[in-house]
Formats: sequence, C-alpha cells, structure tokens
Amino acid sequence: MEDEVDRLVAAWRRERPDLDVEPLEVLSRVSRLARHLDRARRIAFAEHHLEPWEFDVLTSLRRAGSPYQLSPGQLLTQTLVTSGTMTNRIDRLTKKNLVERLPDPTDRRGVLVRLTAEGRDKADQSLAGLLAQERAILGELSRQQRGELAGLLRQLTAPFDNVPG
Amino acid sequence: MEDEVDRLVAAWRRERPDLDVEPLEVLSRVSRLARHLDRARRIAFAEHHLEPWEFDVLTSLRRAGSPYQLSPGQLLTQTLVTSGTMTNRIDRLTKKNLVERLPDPTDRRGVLVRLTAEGRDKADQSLAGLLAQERAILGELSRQQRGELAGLLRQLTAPFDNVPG
DNA sequence: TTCAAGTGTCTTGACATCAAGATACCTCGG
DNA sequence: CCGAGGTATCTTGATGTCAAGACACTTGAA
Repeated sequence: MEDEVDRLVAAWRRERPDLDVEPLEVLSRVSRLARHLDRARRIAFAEHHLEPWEFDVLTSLRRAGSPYQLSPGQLLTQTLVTSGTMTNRIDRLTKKNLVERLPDPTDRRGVLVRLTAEGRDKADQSLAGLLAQERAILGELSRQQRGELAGLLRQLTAPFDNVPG
Repeated sequence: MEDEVDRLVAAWRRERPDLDVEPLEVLSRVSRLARHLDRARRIAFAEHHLEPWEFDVLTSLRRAGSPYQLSPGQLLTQTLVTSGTMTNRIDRLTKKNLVERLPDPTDRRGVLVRLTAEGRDKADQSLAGLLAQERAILGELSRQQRGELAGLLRQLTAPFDNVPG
C-alpha cells in the first residue's frame, strides 16, 4: 500500500534527480505519523475532557510511583517541552486540582509537582484508553514486526535521549 | 543502548503490571523522535532564517514541479495542518515574497499558491541542508535497516494517508 | 432551470508554545 | 567563610495553531 511519503519521494526524484532523498523514506514518515497520532489522541482524549498535554504530564507523574511527584525539571526531560511551557502547564493543572505544587525540602530553589487523587484517577483512566487506540493502529503489524520496529526506532532515539542536548 | 522509552515502559510495568503497555514501545518512540527531529530541524533551518513551517510549504510547492503551484487544499493534505493555519501561512509567505496567490481559472472559489523565484531558491537550498542533517541522524542504521524501517512505518502511515479522515 | 447539499477558502477568538532572560538558590575551590 | 559559576524555576512578549463557523461558489438531481 502506497502512502503520502511514497508520492513525496517520487516527486523529488522527478524534480531533483541529482539529490539522494532516501533519508526522507524514514524520517518524513516518522514526522507525519506523529502528526496523525497527535490528531487521533486529541480526538480520543476529548471524550474524557482531557488534552494531550495534560495526559503527558499526568501520566509522567503517575508512573513515577507513589507518592507521584517529580520536579518540573524531571517533567521537562519526559515531555520534551521548554521550561516556560511546563510552568504554564503546571499552573493550569493546579487550577483544575489535578496536581499541586510543593516546596522541595532538599533544595529551596526547587519545587515538587504532585498528583492529586483526582489527577491519579484521570491518568489511570486515560492510559487504558490510549493503549486501546494504539493497539488498533498497530493492528497492521505482527508481534514480531512490532518488536523489530521498536528496536530500529530505539537506535534513532537513544542518541537524543542520552546526550546533554 | 537504552532510551527514555525503555525507562518509561519499565516504570509502567512496575506501576501497572495489569496493563499490556507494549504498544508504547513503538508509538511513544515515534512521537518522541518526531519532537527531537522538530527541534533539530528548527536549529538547522535557523541558519537560513527559515522556520520549519516555511520549509514545509515551500518544498511542497517545489516538488509539485513547474509551474510550482498548488491549491491551499492540496497543501493541507501534504502538511497536515488545518485550513486556518494554512491561510495564515500563505499570508506570511506572501508578505515575504516567497509565494503569491493567484485565482484558480477553473473554480472561482479556488486559489492557487505559486512559488516565486526567490521561494524556489530557498526551497532548493534548504532541502540539501535537511538531507545532510537527516543522513547524520540515520547514520546509526545500515542501508538495509533503513529499508526495513521505512517499510514498517509505511504500514502504519498508509491507513491514515488513504482514508477520507 | 432551480435549489439543496457539498466544497474550498478565509475569519475569528482562544490558547499553547517557544526563546530569552530574570531571579533565587546551591556548590565548591581557595 | 566567601564568591564565582552553575542550576532550577518562573516571567515576559511574540507568535503559530486550532476549532468552529462564515461566505462564496459549484454540483447534481428533479
């Protein structure tokens, strides 16, 4: 089955036969698929009155384990947003009583963000929904193919996740 | 090499051993890698005073081939943004003299967006830069692995690219 | 021919994000 | 103990995106 990237690559080979556009076969698909996933997540979460960005923060805290708290800095590395964005997210989640801010007892510069009981419930409910949706999307692939895909993707993400940048 | 998704999955298996979180091995990596790629592209394009969204529009028109014009609707399916966003993008690119708007001779509702000579140059220059960066990122993988990865990703993107949605 | 439904683009208003920089605090060598 | 450099978080201002709906035009069935 052809996809939009096949058409895109064919167009470049016609227009710029001097260039080797093979990298696009992988990375354009990654970018486009991520956008499709964002859309699908937004629609699915809307049933729970939850935005994707809320899900990202709440589940990061949820999987930290009891007492469900992380510093804003730790949340940054998990969600890949800037610090200003995270400050804003925490503000809004606090207003909705899904998280609360506590002073870090070991560092007076620091803050700890903790899930409320309500926030924990939202995280648990929405995770199940997300997994159901993702299973449907991955239905195209066999178990073995999913494993191969995960392994290949890990080789690309690991360098980003393991350097200062 | 371990990545952030390995840690994320391990955390869920500890916190929610009742759930099968295997789908995250693939799709969380796709989302996170896309965010890393966005960041890297933004930095790389900044040298050419170009924003990623500008690149997306200009190159869509460039690879359409002479006379380098598409309707806003066609640009939507290529860039996966909403129509309001595309109107705004075309406005800004027009102000910078990179594209121009023409009436569609066959449909009075319609518009054609055409690349200017300057826009075409920008597209050609920045594409070469993007490919160089992407080749560096993909350096982790052998030629065969890149082929496998592209094929597996195509199976996931094709359903999105070939339905009305 | 006519008009109801469909289509393509644009407008509006709310909002999330980012980059850059400010502020307060910590750390560690001397 | 001091101070310089590093770190954690927040503030600010600009900007890009989205959802929803308005508007003009096209299409096709009667």
